Amino acid sequence: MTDPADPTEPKTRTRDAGATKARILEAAKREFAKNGLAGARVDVIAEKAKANKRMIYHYFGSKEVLFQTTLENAYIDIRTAEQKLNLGHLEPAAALERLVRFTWEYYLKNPEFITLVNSENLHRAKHVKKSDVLQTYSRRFVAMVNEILVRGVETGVFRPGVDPVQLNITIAAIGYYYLTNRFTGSILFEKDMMAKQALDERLRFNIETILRLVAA
Amino acid sequence: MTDPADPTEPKTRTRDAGATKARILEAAKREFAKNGLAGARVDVIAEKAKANKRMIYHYFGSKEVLFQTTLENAYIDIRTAEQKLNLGHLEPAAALERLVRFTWEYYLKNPEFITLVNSENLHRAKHVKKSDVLQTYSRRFVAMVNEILVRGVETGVFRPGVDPVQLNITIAAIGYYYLTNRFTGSILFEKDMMAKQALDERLRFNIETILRLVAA
DNA sequence: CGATTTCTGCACCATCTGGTTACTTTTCTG
DNA sequence: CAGAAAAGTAACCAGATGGTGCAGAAATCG
Repeated sequence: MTDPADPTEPKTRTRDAGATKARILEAAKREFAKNGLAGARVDVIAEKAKANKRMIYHYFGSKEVLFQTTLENAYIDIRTAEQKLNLGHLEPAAALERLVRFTWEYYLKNPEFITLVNSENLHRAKHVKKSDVLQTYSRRFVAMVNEILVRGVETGVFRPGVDPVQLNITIAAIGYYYLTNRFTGSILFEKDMMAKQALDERLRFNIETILRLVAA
Repeated sequence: MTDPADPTEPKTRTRDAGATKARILEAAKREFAKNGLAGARVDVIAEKAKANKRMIYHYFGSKEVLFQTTLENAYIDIRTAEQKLNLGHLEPAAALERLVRFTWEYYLKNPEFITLVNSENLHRAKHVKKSDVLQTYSRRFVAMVNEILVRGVETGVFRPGVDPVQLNITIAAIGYYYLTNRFTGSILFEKDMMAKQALDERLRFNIETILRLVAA
Protein backbone atom coordinates (compact mmCIF):
# COMPACT_ATOMS: atom_id res chain seq x y z
CA MET A 1 0.00 0.00 0.00
CA THR A 2 1.51 3.33 -1.03
CA ASP A 3 0.96 6.22 1.23
CA PRO A 4 -1.75 8.40 -0.28
CA ALA A 5 -0.96 11.31 2.03
CA ASP A 6 2.22 12.36 0.29
CA PRO A 7 2.27 16.18 0.34
CA THR A 8 5.08 16.80 -2.14
CA GLU A 9 3.60 14.64 -4.85
CA PRO A 10 6.64 14.21 -7.14
CA LYS A 11 4.51 13.78 -10.20
CA THR A 12 7.12 15.37 -12.44
CA ARG A 13 8.79 13.10 -14.95
CA THR A 14 7.45 9.91 -13.58
CA ARG A 15 8.34 7.98 -16.64
CA ASP A 16 10.54 9.23 -19.42
CA ALA A 17 12.56 6.63 -21.24
CA GLY A 18 14.31 9.12 -23.50
CA ALA A 19 15.49 11.28 -20.65
CA THR A 20 16.70 8.30 -18.66
CA LYS A 21 18.61 7.00 -21.62
CA ALA A 22 20.19 10.41 -22.15
CA ARG A 23 21.17 10.66 -18.50
CA ILE A 24 22.77 7.25 -18.64
CA LEU A 25 24.77 8.18 -21.71
CA GLU A 26 25.94 11.41 -20.16
CA ALA A 27 27.00 9.63 -16.97
CA ALA A 28 28.66 6.90 -19.01
CA LYS A 29 30.65 9.45 -20.97
CA ARG A 30 32.07 10.89 -17.78
CA GLU A 31 32.73 7.61 -16.06
CA PHE A 32 34.34 5.98 -19.09
CA ALA A 33 36.41 9.08 -19.74
CA LYS A 34 37.53 9.20 -16.15
CA ASN A 35 38.40 5.56 -15.65
CA GLY A 36 38.61 3.89 -19.02
CA LEU A 37 36.50 0.95 -20.13
CA ALA A 38 37.92 -1.53 -17.62
CA GLY A 39 38.12 0.98 -14.80
CA ALA A 40 34.60 2.31 -15.20
CA ARG A 41 32.00 0.86 -12.86
CA VAL A 42 28.49 0.18 -14.06
CA ASP A 43 27.08 0.83 -10.60
CA VAL A 44 28.70 4.25 -10.57
CA ILE A 45 27.22 5.09 -13.95
CA ALA A 46 23.79 4.08 -12.73
CA GLU A 47 24.13 6.17 -9.62
CA LYS A 48 25.43 9.24 -11.45
CA ALA A 49 22.62 8.95 -13.97
CA LYS A 50 20.12 8.78 -11.13
CA ALA A 51 18.94 5.60 -12.76
CA ASN A 52 18.97 1.99 -11.78
CA LYS A 53 21.65 -0.38 -12.98
CA ARG A 54 18.92 -2.55 -14.36
CA MET A 55 18.01 0.19 -16.81
CA ILE A 56 21.47 0.22 -18.27
CA TYR A 57 21.14 -3.42 -19.13
CA HIS A 58 17.62 -2.90 -20.31
CA TYR A 59 18.57 -0.14 -22.74
CA PHE A 60 22.05 -1.19 -23.76
CA GLY A 61 22.44 -4.85 -22.92
CA SER A 62 26.04 -4.72 -21.75
CA LYS A 63 28.79 -2.47 -20.53
CA GLU A 64 30.50 -2.97 -23.87
CA VAL A 65 27.57 -1.77 -25.95
CA LEU A 66 27.13 1.19 -23.62
CA PHE A 67 30.74 2.13 -24.25
CA GLN A 68 30.31 1.76 -27.98
CA THR A 69 27.25 3.98 -28.02
CA THR A 70 28.97 6.58 -25.87
CA LEU A 71 31.94 6.63 -28.19
CA GLU A 72 29.84 6.85 -31.30
CA ASN A 73 27.96 9.82 -29.88
CA ALA A 74 31.21 11.54 -29.02
CA TYR A 75 32.52 11.20 -32.55
CA ILE A 76 29.29 12.32 -34.15
CA ASP A 77 29.26 15.33 -31.87
CA ILE A 78 32.67 16.67 -32.89
CA ARG A 79 32.22 15.88 -36.57
CA THR A 80 28.88 17.66 -36.60
CA ALA A 81 30.38 20.71 -34.94
CA GLU A 82 33.19 20.74 -37.49
CA GLN A 83 30.74 20.73 -40.35
CA LYS A 84 29.04 23.77 -38.91
CA LEU A 85 32.23 25.80 -39.13
CA ASN A 86 31.46 26.86 -42.67
CA LEU A 87 35.10 27.14 -43.61
CA GLY A 88 34.27 27.29 -47.29
CA HIS A 89 33.35 30.94 -47.02
CA LEU A 90 36.64 31.96 -45.49
CA GLU A 91 39.91 32.85 -47.09
CA PRO A 92 42.15 29.69 -47.03
CA ALA A 93 44.63 30.78 -44.36
CA ALA A 94 41.84 32.12 -42.18
CA ALA A 95 39.89 28.91 -42.65
CA LEU A 96 42.85 26.83 -41.51
CA GLU A 97 43.46 29.03 -38.53
CA ARG A 98 39.84 28.76 -37.58
CA LEU A 99 40.00 24.99 -37.81
CA VAL A 100 43.08 24.82 -35.59
CA ARG A 101 41.38 27.12 -33.12
CA PHE A 102 38.15 25.15 -33.19
CA THR A 103 39.90 21.82 -32.68
CA TRP A 104 41.82 23.18 -29.72
CA GLU A 105 38.77 24.71 -28.11
CA TYR A 106 36.66 21.63 -28.69
CA TYR A 107 39.22 19.46 -26.93
CA LEU A 108 39.38 21.95 -24.08
CA LYS A 109 35.64 22.06 -23.63
CA ASN A 110 35.14 18.34 -24.13
CA PRO A 111 38.00 16.62 -22.35
CA GLU A 112 36.04 13.38 -22.35
CA PHE A 113 36.42 13.11 -26.09
CA ILE A 114 40.18 12.68 -25.92
CA THR A 115 40.04 10.12 -23.16
CA LEU A 116 37.34 8.10 -24.87
CA VAL A 117 39.39 7.98 -28.05
CA ASN A 118 42.41 6.87 -26.04
CA SER A 119 40.41 4.08 -24.46
CA GLU A 120 39.12 2.99 -27.81
CA ASN A 121 42.62 2.78 -29.21
CA LEU A 122 43.75 0.80 -26.20
CA HIS A 123 41.14 -1.69 -27.35
CA ARG A 124 42.39 -1.56 -30.90
CA ALA A 125 39.28 0.23 -32.17
CA LYS A 126 37.11 -2.83 -31.79
CA HIS A 127 34.02 -0.72 -31.14
CA VAL A 128 34.58 1.82 -33.89
CA LYS A 129 34.93 -1.07 -36.28
CA LYS A 130 31.32 -1.97 -35.64
CA SER A 131 30.08 1.46 -36.58
CA ASP A 132 29.83 2.46 -40.20
CA VAL A 133 28.41 5.96 -39.95
CA LEU A 134 31.69 7.29 -38.59
CA GLN A 135 33.60 6.72 -41.82
CA THR A 136 31.13 8.85 -43.69
CA TYR A 137 31.62 11.72 -41.27
CA SER A 138 35.39 11.42 -41.52
CA ARG A 139 35.36 11.34 -45.29
CA ARG A 140 33.37 14.54 -45.37
CA PHE A 141 35.83 16.13 -42.97
CA VAL A 142 38.88 15.24 -45.04
CA ALA A 143 37.13 16.60 -48.11
CA MET A 144 36.51 19.86 -46.31
CA VAL A 145 40.18 20.32 -45.45
CA ASN A 146 41.20 19.28 -48.92
CA GLU A 147 38.98 21.94 -50.38
CA ILE A 148 40.74 24.59 -48.29
CA LEU A 149 44.13 23.33 -49.45
CA VAL A 150 43.12 23.39 -53.10
CA ARG A 151 41.81 26.93 -52.83
CA GLY A 152 44.99 28.00 -51.07
CA VAL A 153 47.17 26.55 -53.78
CA GLU A 154 45.05 28.23 -56.45
CA THR A 155 45.41 31.63 -54.87
CA GLY A 156 49.11 31.00 -54.35
CA VAL A 157 49.17 31.29 -50.57
CA PHE A 158 49.72 27.57 -49.97
CA ARG A 159 52.36 25.32 -51.43
CA PRO A 160 51.11 22.36 -53.46
CA GLY A 161 51.48 18.73 -52.47
CA VAL A 162 50.27 18.84 -48.87
CA ASP A 163 48.28 15.72 -48.07
CA PRO A 164 44.97 16.65 -46.41
CA VAL A 165 44.94 13.52 -44.23
CA GLN A 166 48.42 14.24 -42.91
CA LEU A 167 47.42 17.81 -42.27
CA ASN A 168 44.30 16.72 -40.43
CA ILE A 169 46.30 14.38 -38.28
CA THR A 170 48.82 17.07 -37.50
CA ILE A 171 46.19 19.64 -36.57
CA ALA A 172 44.61 17.17 -34.19
CA ALA A 173 47.97 15.93 -32.89
CA ILE A 174 49.43 19.22 -31.70
CA GLY A 175 46.35 19.97 -29.63
CA TYR A 176 45.50 16.45 -28.55
CA TYR A 177 48.95 15.49 -27.32
CA TYR A 178 49.34 18.65 -25.27
CA LEU A 179 46.02 18.09 -23.53
CA THR A 180 46.01 14.33 -23.09
CA ASN A 181 49.47 14.45 -21.55
CA ARG A 182 48.88 17.54 -19.50
CA PHE A 183 49.27 15.69 -16.22
CA THR A 184 52.65 14.11 -16.85
CA GLY A 185 53.67 17.18 -18.83
CA SER A 186 52.95 19.57 -15.99
CA ILE A 187 55.23 17.57 -13.72
CA LEU A 188 58.02 16.72 -16.12
CA PHE A 189 58.24 20.19 -17.62
CA GLU A 190 57.59 21.77 -14.23
CA LYS A 191 54.95 24.18 -15.44
CA ASP A 192 51.18 24.33 -15.15
CA MET A 193 50.11 23.38 -18.62
CA MET A 194 46.51 24.29 -17.91
CA ALA A 195 47.15 27.86 -16.81
CA LYS A 196 45.35 30.33 -19.01
CA GLN A 197 48.57 31.87 -20.28
CA ALA A 198 50.05 28.49 -21.11
CA LEU A 199 46.92 27.52 -23.04
CA ASP A 200 46.87 30.75 -25.02
CA GLU A 201 50.53 30.39 -25.81
CA ARG A 202 50.06 26.84 -27.03
CA LEU A 203 47.19 27.82 -29.30
CA ARG A 204 49.30 30.58 -30.85
CA PHE A 205 52.15 28.14 -31.33
CA ASN A 206 49.85 25.61 -32.97
CA ILE A 207 48.42 28.12 -35.42
CA GLU A 208 51.95 29.17 -36.33
CA THR A 209 52.97 25.54 -36.80
CA ILE A 210 50.14 24.79 -39.21
CA LEU A 211 50.38 27.99 -41.21
CA ARG A 212 54.12 27.56 -41.67
CA LEU A 213 53.57 23.97 -42.70
CA VAL A 214 51.34 24.88 -45.62
CA ALA A 215 52.83 28.25 -46.51
CA ALA A 216 54.04 28.70 -50.10
CA MET B 1 83.20 -11.95 5.31
CA THR B 2 84.73 -11.58 1.88
CA ASP B 3 84.78 -14.65 -0.25
CA PRO B 4 88.38 -15.83 -0.67
CA ALA B 5 87.54 -17.33 -4.05
CA ASP B 6 87.03 -14.96 -6.97
CA PRO B 7 83.93 -12.87 -6.32
CA THR B 8 82.81 -12.61 -9.92
CA GLU B 9 82.49 -16.29 -10.50
CA PRO B 10 79.37 -17.35 -12.44
CA LYS B 11 77.31 -19.20 -9.93
CA THR B 12 74.86 -20.81 -12.32
CA ARG B 13 72.00 -20.02 -10.04
CA THR B 14 68.77 -21.66 -10.86
CA ARG B 15 67.24 -19.17 -8.50
CA ASP B 16 67.95 -15.66 -9.55
CA ALA B 17 66.15 -12.84 -7.83
CA GLY B 18 67.40 -10.22 -10.24
CA ALA B 19 66.36 -12.17 -13.29
CA THR B 20 62.94 -12.90 -11.85
CA LYS B 21 62.42 -9.28 -11.01
CA ALA B 22 63.43 -8.31 -14.53
CA ARG B 23 61.07 -10.85 -16.04
CA ILE B 24 58.24 -9.54 -13.93
CA LEU B 25 58.94 -5.99 -15.03
CA GLU B 26 59.08 -6.98 -18.67
CA ALA B 27 55.83 -8.89 -18.42
CA ALA B 28 54.26 -6.02 -16.50
CA LYS B 29 55.26 -3.57 -19.19
CA ARG B 30 53.46 -5.60 -21.82
CA GLU B 31 50.40 -6.35 -19.78
CA PHE B 32 49.94 -2.79 -18.54
CA ALA B 33 50.52 -1.45 -22.03
CA LYS B 34 48.02 -3.85 -23.49
CA ASN B 35 45.23 -3.45 -20.98
CA GLY B 36 45.89 -0.36 -18.93
CA LEU B 37 46.29 -0.26 -15.17
CA ALA B 38 42.74 -1.35 -14.35
CA GLY B 39 42.55 -3.85 -17.18
CA ALA B 40 45.85 -5.54 -16.45
CA ARG B 41 45.69 -8.76 -14.45
CA VAL B 42 48.30 -9.57 -11.87
CA ASP B 43 47.86 -13.29 -12.49
CA VAL B 44 48.58 -12.78 -16.16
CA ILE B 45 51.73 -10.85 -15.39
CA ALA B 46 52.90 -13.63 -13.09
CA GLU B 47 52.22 -16.23 -15.71
CA LYS B 48 53.90 -14.32 -18.52
CA ALA B 49 56.92 -13.70 -16.31
CA LYS B 50 57.10 -17.39 -15.54
CA ALA B 51 56.98 -16.39 -11.91
CA ASN B 52 54.55 -16.91 -9.11
CA LYS B 53 52.11 -14.18 -8.24
CA ARG B 54 53.45 -14.19 -4.73
CA MET B 55 56.81 -13.04 -6.09
CA ILE B 56 55.24 -9.93 -7.50
CA TYR B 57 53.94 -8.99 -4.09
CA HIS B 58 57.24 -9.96 -2.55
CA TYR B 59 59.24 -7.67 -4.79
CA PHE B 60 56.81 -4.84 -5.41
CA GLY B 61 54.18 -4.95 -2.70
CA SER B 62 51.21 -4.00 -4.85
CA LYS B 63 49.92 -3.75 -8.38
CA GLU B 64 50.14 0.00 -8.07
CA VAL B 65 53.83 0.05 -7.15
CA LEU B 66 54.55 -2.41 -9.93
CA PHE B 67 52.91 -0.04 -12.37
CA GLN B 68 54.85 2.88 -11.01
CA THR B 69 58.15 1.05 -11.34
CA THR B 70 57.29 -0.06 -14.86
CA LEU B 71 56.46 3.47 -15.87
CA GLU B 72 59.56 4.92 -14.30
CA ASN B 73 61.72 2.43 -16.16
CA ALA B 74 60.02 3.29 -19.42
CA TYR B 75 60.71 6.99 -18.99
CA ILE B 76 64.30 6.46 -17.96
CA ASP B 77 64.80 4.26 -20.98
CA ILE B 78 63.73 6.81 -23.55
CA ARG B 79 65.43 9.73 -21.85
CA THR B 80 68.68 7.77 -21.67
CA ALA B 81 68.48 6.90 -25.34
CA GLU B 82 67.87 10.54 -26.20
CA GLN B 83 70.95 11.63 -24.32
CA LYS B 84 73.03 9.20 -26.33
CA LEU B 85 72.07 10.89 -29.57
CA ASN B 86 74.93 13.35 -29.25
CA LEU B 87 73.07 16.06 -31.10
CA GLY B 88 75.56 18.69 -29.98
CA HIS B 89 78.02 17.61 -32.64
CA LEU B 90 75.57 18.00 -35.49
CA GLU B 91 74.64 21.02 -37.49
CA PRO B 92 71.40 22.50 -35.98
CA ALA B 93 68.97 21.50 -38.74
CA ALA B 94 70.49 18.03 -38.96
CA ALA B 95 70.30 17.69 -35.19
CA LEU B 96 66.62 18.53 -35.18
CA GLU B 97 65.89 16.15 -38.02
CA ARG B 98 67.72 13.44 -36.19
CA LEU B 99 65.69 14.06 -33.06
CA VAL B 100 62.41 13.89 -34.96
CA ARG B 101 63.54 10.69 -36.59
CA PHE B 102 64.72 9.19 -33.32
CA THR B 103 61.49 10.04 -31.51
CA TRP B 104 59.45 8.46 -34.27
CA GLU B 105 61.50 5.33 -34.39
CA TYR B 106 61.59 4.96 -30.63
CA TYR B 107 57.80 5.09 -30.50
CA LEU B 108 57.60 2.57 -33.29
CA LYS B 109 59.98 0.13 -31.64
CA ASN B 110 58.57 0.65 -28.16
CA PRO B 111 54.82 0.88 -28.55
CA GLU B 112 54.41 0.13 -24.86
CA PHE B 113 55.85 3.49 -23.98
CA ILE B 114 52.99 5.42 -25.52
CA THR B 115 50.33 3.28 -23.93
CA LEU B 116 51.93 3.46 -20.52
CA VAL B 117 52.04 7.23 -20.72
CA ASN B 118 48.40 7.27 -21.76
CA SER B 119 47.49 5.13 -18.77
CA GLU B 120 49.43 7.36 -16.46
CA ASN B 121 47.64 10.44 -17.73
CA LEU B 122 44.30 8.72 -17.30
CA HIS B 123 45.32 8.50 -13.67
CA ARG B 124 46.29 12.14 -13.61
CA ALA B 125 50.00 11.37 -13.27
CA LYS B 126 49.65 10.18 -9.70
CA HIS B 127 52.57 7.77 -10.07
CA VAL B 128 54.93 10.12 -11.87
CA LYS B 129 54.29 12.60 -9.08
CA LYS B 130 55.96 10.22 -6.68
CA SER B 131 59.13 9.98 -8.72
CA ASP B 132 61.64 12.78 -8.61
CA VAL B 133 64.36 11.46 -10.91
CA LEU B 134 62.18 11.95 -13.95
CA GLN B 135 62.17 15.72 -13.70
CA THR B 136 65.94 15.76 -13.82
CA TYR B 137 65.95 13.73 -17.00
CA SER B 138 63.35 15.99 -18.58
CA ARG B 139 65.20 19.14 -17.65
CA ARG B 140 68.32 17.83 -19.31
CA PHE B 141 66.32 16.99 -22.40
CA VAL B 142 64.81 20.45 -22.72
CA ALA B 143 68.27 21.94 -22.29
CA MET B 144 69.53 19.78 -25.11
CA VAL B 145 66.87 20.99 -27.52
CA ASN B 146 67.35 24.55 -26.38
CA GLU B 147 71.04 24.32 -27.17
CA ILE B 148 70.21 23.26 -30.72
CA LEU B 149 67.83 26.16 -31.10
CA VAL B 150 70.37 28.67 -29.82
CA ARG B 151 73.01 27.40 -32.20
CA GLY B 152 70.57 27.54 -35.07
CA VAL B 153 69.66 31.12 -34.34
CA GLU B 154 73.32 32.05 -34.10
CA THR B 155 74.14 30.60 -37.47
CA GLY B 156 71.03 32.21 -38.91
CA VAL B 157 69.24 29.04 -40.03
CA PHE B 158 66.56 29.20 -37.33
CA ARG B 159 64.30 32.06 -36.43
CA PRO B 160 64.56 33.40 -32.88
CA GLY B 161 61.87 33.12 -30.25
CA VAL B 162 60.95 29.46 -30.55
CA ASP B 163 60.21 28.00 -27.13
CA PRO B 164 62.12 24.74 -26.61
CA VAL B 165 59.37 23.20 -24.48
CA GLN B 166 56.72 23.92 -27.11
CA LEU B 167 59.02 22.51 -29.75
CA ASN B 168 59.63 19.37 -27.71
CA ILE B 169 55.94 18.88 -27.21
CA THR B 170 55.29 19.33 -30.90
CA ILE B 171 57.98 16.88 -31.95
CA ALA B 172 56.54 14.29 -29.63
CA ALA B 173 52.96 15.12 -30.56
CA ILE B 174 53.14 14.60 -34.30
CA GLY B 175 54.58 11.13 -33.88
CA TYR B 176 52.73 10.12 -30.74
CA TYR B 177 49.26 11.03 -31.95
CA TYR B 178 49.67 9.23 -35.24
CA LEU B 179 50.74 6.04 -33.50
CA THR B 180 48.51 6.02 -30.45
CA ASN B 181 45.45 6.58 -32.61
CA ARG B 182 46.49 4.26 -35.38
CA PHE B 183 43.59 1.88 -34.76
CA THR B 184 40.76 4.39 -34.98
CA GLY B 185 42.73 6.30 -37.61
CA SER B 186 43.07 3.30 -39.88
CA ILE B 187 39.32 2.82 -39.86
CA LEU B 188 38.15 6.42 -40.02
CA PHE B 189 40.64 7.44 -42.69
CA GLU B 190 40.23 4.13 -44.47
CA LYS B 191 43.93 3.48 -44.88
CA ASP B 192 46.42 1.18 -43.20
CA MET B 193 48.37 3.60 -41.08
CA MET B 194 50.96 0.99 -40.21
CA ALA B 195 51.90 0.07 -43.77
CA LYS B 196 55.55 0.72 -44.45
CA GLN B 197 54.83 3.37 -47.04
CA ALA B 198 52.41 5.18 -44.77
CA LEU B 199 54.98 5.20 -41.98
CA ASP B 200 57.74 6.52 -44.20
CA GLU B 201 55.45 9.18 -45.53
CA ARG B 202 54.47 10.28 -42.05
CA LEU B 203 58.08 10.55 -40.93
CA ARG B 204 58.91 12.71 -43.95
CA PHE B 205 55.90 14.88 -43.22
CA ASN B 206 56.93 15.27 -39.58
CA ILE B 207 60.46 16.30 -40.43
CA GLU B 208 59.10 18.85 -42.84
CA THR B 209 56.69 20.16 -40.22
CA ILE B 210 59.41 20.71 -37.63
CA LEU B 211 61.95 22.21 -39.98
CA ARG B 212 59.43 24.64 -41.37
CA LEU B 213 58.39 25.55 -37.87
CA VAL B 214 61.85 26.72 -36.85
CA ALA B 215 63.11 27.94 -40.23
CA ALA B 216 64.32 31.53 -40.39
C1' DC C 1 -12.03 -0.27 -16.29
C1' DG C 2 -8.95 -3.90 -17.03
C1' DA C 3 -5.62 -6.16 -19.84
C1' DT C 4 -1.21 -5.63 -22.00
C1' DT C 5 3.05 -3.62 -22.58
C1' DT C 6 6.80 -0.78 -21.16
C1' DC C 7 9.67 0.73 -17.64
C1' DT C 8 11.77 0.65 -12.73
C1' DG C 9 14.21 -1.18 -8.87
C1' DC C 10 15.36 -4.31 -5.16
C1' DA C 11 17.85 -8.24 -4.02
C1' DC C 12 20.80 -11.53 -5.53
C1' DC C 13 24.43 -14.48 -7.91
C1' DA C 14 28.50 -16.48 -10.27
C1' DT C 15 32.74 -15.15 -11.11
C1' DC C 16 36.84 -12.66 -10.94
C1' DT C 17 40.70 -10.37 -8.73
C1' DG C 18 44.10 -8.25 -5.80
C1' DG C 19 46.22 -9.74 -2.03
C1' DT C 20 47.65 -13.29 1.76
C1' DT C 21 48.81 -17.44 4.65
C1' DA C 22 51.41 -21.24 5.15
C1' DC C 23 54.72 -24.12 3.34
C1' DT C 24 58.67 -26.22 0.40
C1' DT C 25 63.03 -25.88 -1.99
C1' DT C 26 67.43 -23.93 -2.99
C1' DT C 27 71.51 -21.13 -1.85
C1' DC C 28 74.81 -19.16 1.19
C1' DT C 29 77.55 -18.78 5.36
C1' DG C 30 80.15 -20.25 9.39
C1' DC D 1 77.21 -30.11 7.38
C1' DA D 2 73.80 -27.31 9.91
C1' DG D 3 70.74 -24.06 9.62
C1' DA D 4 69.49 -19.42 8.49
C1' DA D 5 67.99 -16.77 4.73
C1' DA D 6 66.37 -16.21 0.30
C1' DA D 7 63.51 -17.78 -3.58
C1' DG D 8 59.64 -20.05 -5.04
C1' DT D 9 54.84 -22.33 -4.94
C1' DA D 10 50.00 -23.73 -4.14
C1' DA D 11 45.76 -22.96 -2.15
C1' DC D 12 42.86 -19.80 -0.44
C1' DC D 13 39.93 -15.55 0.81
C1' DA D 14 37.19 -11.31 1.19
C1' DG D 15 35.35 -8.01 -1.38
C1' DA D 16 34.08 -6.20 -5.68
C1' DT D 17 31.79 -6.45 -10.16
C1' DG D 18 29.16 -7.39 -14.38
C1' DG D 19 25.05 -9.17 -15.02
C1' DT D 20 19.81 -11.19 -13.76
C1' DG D 21 15.21 -12.78 -11.87
C1' DC D 22 11.27 -11.18 -10.57
C1' DA D 23 7.74 -8.36 -8.78
C1' DG D 24 5.45 -4.33 -9.35
C1' DA D 25 4.46 0.53 -11.08
C1' DA D 26 3.29 3.52 -14.90
C1' DA D 27 1.70 4.26 -19.50
C1' DT D 28 -1.08 2.45 -23.52
C1' DC D 29 -4.89 0.45 -25.51
C1' DG D 30 -9.44 -2.15 -26.16
